[in-house]
Amino acid sequence: MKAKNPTIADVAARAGVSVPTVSRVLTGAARVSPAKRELVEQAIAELGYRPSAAARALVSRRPQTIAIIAGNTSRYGYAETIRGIEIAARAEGYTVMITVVESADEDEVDRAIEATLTQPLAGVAVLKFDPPGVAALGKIPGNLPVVALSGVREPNMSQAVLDEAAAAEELTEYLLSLGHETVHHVRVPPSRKVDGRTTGWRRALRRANAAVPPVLDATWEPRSGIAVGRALAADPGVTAVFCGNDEIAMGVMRGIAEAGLRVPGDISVAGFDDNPLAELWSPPLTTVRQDFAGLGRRGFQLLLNAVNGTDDRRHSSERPRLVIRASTAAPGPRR
Amino acid sequence: MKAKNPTIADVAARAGVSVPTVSRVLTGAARVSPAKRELVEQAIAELGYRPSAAARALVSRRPQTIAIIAGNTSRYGYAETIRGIEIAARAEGYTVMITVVESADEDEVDRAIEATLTQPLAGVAVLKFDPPGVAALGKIPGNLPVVALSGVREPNMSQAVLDEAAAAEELTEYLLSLGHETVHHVRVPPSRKVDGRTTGWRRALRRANAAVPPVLDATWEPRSGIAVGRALAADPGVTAVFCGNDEIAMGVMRGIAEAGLRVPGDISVAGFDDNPLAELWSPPLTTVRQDFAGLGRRGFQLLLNAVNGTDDRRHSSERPRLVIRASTAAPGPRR
DNA sequence: ATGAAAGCGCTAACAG
DNA sequence: CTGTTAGCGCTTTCAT
Repeated sequence: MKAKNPTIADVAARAGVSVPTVSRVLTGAARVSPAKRELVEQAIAELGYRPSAAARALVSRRPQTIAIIAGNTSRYGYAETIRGIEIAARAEGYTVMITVVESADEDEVDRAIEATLTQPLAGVAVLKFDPPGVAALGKIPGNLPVVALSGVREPNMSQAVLDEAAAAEELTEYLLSLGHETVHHVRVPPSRKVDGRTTGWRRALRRANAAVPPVLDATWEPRSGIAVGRALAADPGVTAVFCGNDEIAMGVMRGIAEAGLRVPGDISVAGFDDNPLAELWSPPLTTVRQDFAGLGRRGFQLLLNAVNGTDDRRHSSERPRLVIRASTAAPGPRR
Repeated sequence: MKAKNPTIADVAARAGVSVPTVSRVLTGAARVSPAKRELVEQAIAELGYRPSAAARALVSRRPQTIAIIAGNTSRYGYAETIRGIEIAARAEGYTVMITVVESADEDEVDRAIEATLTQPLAGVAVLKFDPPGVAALGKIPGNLPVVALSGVREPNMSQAVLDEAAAAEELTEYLLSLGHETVHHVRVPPSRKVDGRTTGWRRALRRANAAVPPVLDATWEPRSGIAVGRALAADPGVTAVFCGNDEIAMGVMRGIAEAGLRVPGDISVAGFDDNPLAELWSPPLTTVRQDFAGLGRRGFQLLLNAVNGTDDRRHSSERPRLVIRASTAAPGPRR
């Protein structure tokens, strides 16, 4: 029943060689005569032997596992980023471990980090998209390679970035160029005080000498946008809205529709991320395409650099791209 | 620079006790006098000591890590299921490792499984939603606890199920009860020959003596539904469409709209899953709510049972719930 | 090129 | 209750 896994000693016995010899053919660390190598490989195949990563990590101190710490695993941007990291890691022979930290509550963060760091890890990638991510980042000991992935650059750390501020600025400028006097902004829960999307929006308004309306807040729940959309529709000064992500934009559009107004006829709405459903929405959503999977890949590369010490590039930034569709237009006469 | 992590020996030395005593306070396996316990805890805190999971797993043979094997990590159902497993696992003190197997290609599956099984694992959860999942499941050695999570029940294995066939049947019956003569079906890539959603749909049609139209296929890409929607719109015999998931339903609706027809006026469309955006769509989408996170939780529980041998329930099935919204209605005169 | 010996950090078994 | 003694499965000296 218990069919114990064969060990390296079993392989050595079967092949009639010593344990270190088996280890040598396994790791390729030293040369082994073709004859013995052949014997060993055959024994491995016959036994279905598989080396124990635990024992390896214990002695060699070069673990082949990285951990991803994230506040969420299922929302679009998070899931895609994780996918990007995983693919890049797998290509390099690394295994990926995931730890979710749902709140920034100190106890929870500590518990999660503890459980994770207990593993033999080559490095850690932190999705710094939200407060839990920021909190987790602060708890990681300095002797472990770390990379942060996020929308806002911060110093003192390896970091892969999607320059959200620049993209938000471009989007806001585009809206202004359509003839809107100002642009309202609905924010998703920010990772901390500064939020790239909000920063870029404000920067564009300031530069254009447009009024800066108060920021509206939504949760991560798409439906939280509905009430916001209704409120916006009730304000005749609102002709263009920039939402923190596409899901919220969809909620806002529904709220606007429920209030009897039309998009983009009465109000233009733009999102952020380019969720795969954005192009299917009616009207198709103007948004900013974020290459989250690419962010993940770049992040892993940076982490690998830190792990190997091969390359000391510590930053990788990319600018998301504006995607203009039909949910935005020149302002019409409201109502 | 290298600030080596403290070991249990460092703690023992600092606390002035033996190594096993430290181990005892760590694991709680045996009683330790309050005085020594106190000393040990203090030493642990001062040193910032953290036990090595690798060493633990090596000797205790009770690993605290489970692996999830999945064909994808970012699509809605997958991501939510993974989230459910992760949350349940974390609550029980388990760490989660993720391996993605993108194709059912034998080499790729083997490589992925090898890399995963190399780790000290308490058990494995396989998302059997697609061919890679099915292939991976077949490769896992019999001595490791395994649970499969999926939409179709299969014997000989611990399994958590969402009874998609029953739900699809109910949905199809509902559509028929509205007065549609038959219901067309757009399938997402099936995990193998039998697909619960398709099975349930066919069952309902047969039972009602309705014609069973040929199945249409879409990919996982939401936009692949557009062409299908157009084709459907071109066929005057089509008055109701059941899509394999909500994203495809959204694509199909767009195709129908592009063809100049209306939903549900000309054609009723229903989805599957209850993606958070389904209720925001216009018109809001009739669908079936799948509790993927719950599936993940139940799956983990089953896995835990297998690992501990505490309980030998090996199956857990739940029936998804029909959610009626505005995208379905009685058939009108087409055109 | 290969084997013997040592030891990674930890827990289990056994004395006391 | 607590310390001593043995390994877990592997890689790394160090001889030969």
